[in-house]
Amino acid sequence: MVTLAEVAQHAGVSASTVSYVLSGKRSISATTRQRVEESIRELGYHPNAGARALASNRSNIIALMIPLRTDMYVPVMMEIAIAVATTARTHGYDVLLLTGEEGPDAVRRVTGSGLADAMILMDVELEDERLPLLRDGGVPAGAQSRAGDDQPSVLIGLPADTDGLTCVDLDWTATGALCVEHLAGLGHRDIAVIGEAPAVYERHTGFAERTLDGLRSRARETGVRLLHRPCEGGYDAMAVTLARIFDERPGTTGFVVQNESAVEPLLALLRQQGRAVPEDVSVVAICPDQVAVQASVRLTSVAIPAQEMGRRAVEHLVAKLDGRGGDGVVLLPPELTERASTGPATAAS
Amino acid sequence: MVTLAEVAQHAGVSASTVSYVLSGKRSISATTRQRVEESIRELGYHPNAGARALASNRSNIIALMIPLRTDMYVPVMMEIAIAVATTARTHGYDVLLLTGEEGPDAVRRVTGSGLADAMILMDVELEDERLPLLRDGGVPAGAQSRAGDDQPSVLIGLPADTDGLTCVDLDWTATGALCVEHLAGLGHRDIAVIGEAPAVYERHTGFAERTLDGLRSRARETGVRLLHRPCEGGYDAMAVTLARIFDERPGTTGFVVQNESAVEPLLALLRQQGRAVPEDVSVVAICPDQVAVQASVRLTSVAIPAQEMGRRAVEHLVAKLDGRGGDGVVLLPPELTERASTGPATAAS
DNA sequence: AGGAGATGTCGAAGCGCTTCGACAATCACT
DNA sequence: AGTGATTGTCGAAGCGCTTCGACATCTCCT
Repeated sequence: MVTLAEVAQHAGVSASTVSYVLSGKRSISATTRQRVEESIRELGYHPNAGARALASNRSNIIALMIPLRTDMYVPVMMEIAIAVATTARTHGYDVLLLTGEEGPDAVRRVTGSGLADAMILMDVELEDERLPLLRDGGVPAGAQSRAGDDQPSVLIGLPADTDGLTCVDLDWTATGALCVEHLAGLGHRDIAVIGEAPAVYERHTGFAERTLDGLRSRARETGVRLLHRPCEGGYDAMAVTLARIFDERPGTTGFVVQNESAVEPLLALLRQQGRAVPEDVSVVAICPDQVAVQASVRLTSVAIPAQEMGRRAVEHLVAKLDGRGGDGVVLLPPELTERASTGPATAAS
Repeated sequence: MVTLAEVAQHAGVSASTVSYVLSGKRSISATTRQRVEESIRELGYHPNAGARALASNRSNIIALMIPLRTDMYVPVMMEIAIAVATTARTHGYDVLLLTGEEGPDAVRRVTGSGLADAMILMDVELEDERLPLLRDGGVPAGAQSRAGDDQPSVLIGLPADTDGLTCVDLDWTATGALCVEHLAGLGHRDIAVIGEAPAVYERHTGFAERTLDGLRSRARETGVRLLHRPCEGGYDAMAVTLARIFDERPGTTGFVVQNESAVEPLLALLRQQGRAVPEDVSVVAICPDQVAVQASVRLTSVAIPAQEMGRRAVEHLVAKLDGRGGDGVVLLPPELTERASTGPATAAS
């Protein structure tokens, strides 16, 4: 193990000088800097993370809390996680992976031990039990908040009360509205929504409920009839749901699908029933572009910008850690890409 | 920030006593222990991770290196990652998430800085460039390996040369063999393999090549004809591949699918062509059970035991860190579950 | 030419913890 | 009663780094 002191000796300078070369916090003459850098390279020196964390009170680690459950769409989570990790690295941070399992205790543990400098939470519920620990930088109300002594956090997702929090999320309400708008614009009057699994709604996950709000309010505005049915993923569940939908609203010509694992089953079933997409029935999906493109019909879709969300979350967090920028909510505007699964409502349908 | 010293003062003991209560490395009288524990609770003390790492030369962090690319089946990665994280926690470790992006440098950085005590690598290639840094606990050949001073690692995946390495993987060769065996046993003489995307083979990812080996050698043994075609996921690619297969081998009645994103497209296409599953054509998939169950036909499949792999990897690593157990290769035996997608080959087909 | 201000370097303190050796106090035997 | 082992606690050193104030040098202005 090579230490700072050894580098200093090798370069013929003091330890503090080496430290300043590394951190750049004081000016160092070009010649000295070169000599030190040379020694670092020659000896293969790597600063000890623990010592650094102890002395500087900064670990350069961001904690990322991901949900344990797998009823959410996994590829999106993964994409966010990877975006977080790579973006963090570009800012000199590493990422600690926490699962939701420990719940609020994980927040306390990480905060208390100084293991991480900051936190990103995914899959936030509307009334999340972790939130009280995070508001206003994690400093309990009434405590003196010395600068740099708090634990900034960013949520990916939007709780009911965003006071004192920083959040990044897709604007799900607008997403819902956009889907209805698109179908309504094509003349569809009867739209069915294939929602997430019932468990997702029961948990009061913000995105699911907000999407529904958006769908409904725009449906009201455009005079469209909306039928919302939660649906577990998979073929069998989709078959049951679809049958019910056509029972209740035989005239349904538009579909909005939020549960990605229902997309392909839906298309297969429609085909099987002799309903052509998009001639007889139009389908809009809310899913990553990759899914939309790979499906058996190229899907008109609103993309879930997973990478963007991860990236933005980290950038906000880093800004906070650097003392720039405070709380606030970032809602990414949805974008609808028209592909081959939607078309004008026909009289025949 | 509550420190050890404050706890000691509050409990009326010395700092070292508190430390020993925490670590259990020396015996402490019951009364003292209680008093200390009481103080810890009362003050809400959390040991500082940096200080601990510095003093003990142990960070209690395991680094997990996941691939950046998304051409591998993502849910499997995610499941492994989550299993690693939760298992690690039960052993008192946290998990640091590294992406493949930095490559071998990440290994050096983490090893050199003492950020992590150990490492788990996923998506290992047959001749992975990170391997030289890991052999024999990460200690360069010739160096004196003091106990506890090295960086144990476990690979999830199997490189060509496993000397001085610890590996956990599904036995892909046996998996391939098992698939052919099952189909051959049902009387199928012409089997097509829908492989991973070409890029996966080009990268010399062990699992893809080994599966193929297993498939081929068992095909030879059972006198079955095998046609292997790599396939990007998605509907269009699958359509092209399938057409080619039936062109070249019109008598094909058995399919083995390794690329999960080709499963549903394959089923849809077969249906479309009027080939019934399992009456006309049998399909065996290599995929997580969840996928097999949710598909439009309940698939006979060999499961990918993602959780098991993650768990085993951590357990091996912890054993190494505790000085128990050394290197070695763990190959999990594949298990085939018969569902509704395979049946006897009929004369008609 | 002389002093004010930059500029570059150093020594030392200290971050919060672990761990080693020392030392009382207690206990179990002759 | 005296010895040796055992048990429980403490003080101090030190892990490798950052950072503050001090100091020596150099630069530039009047």
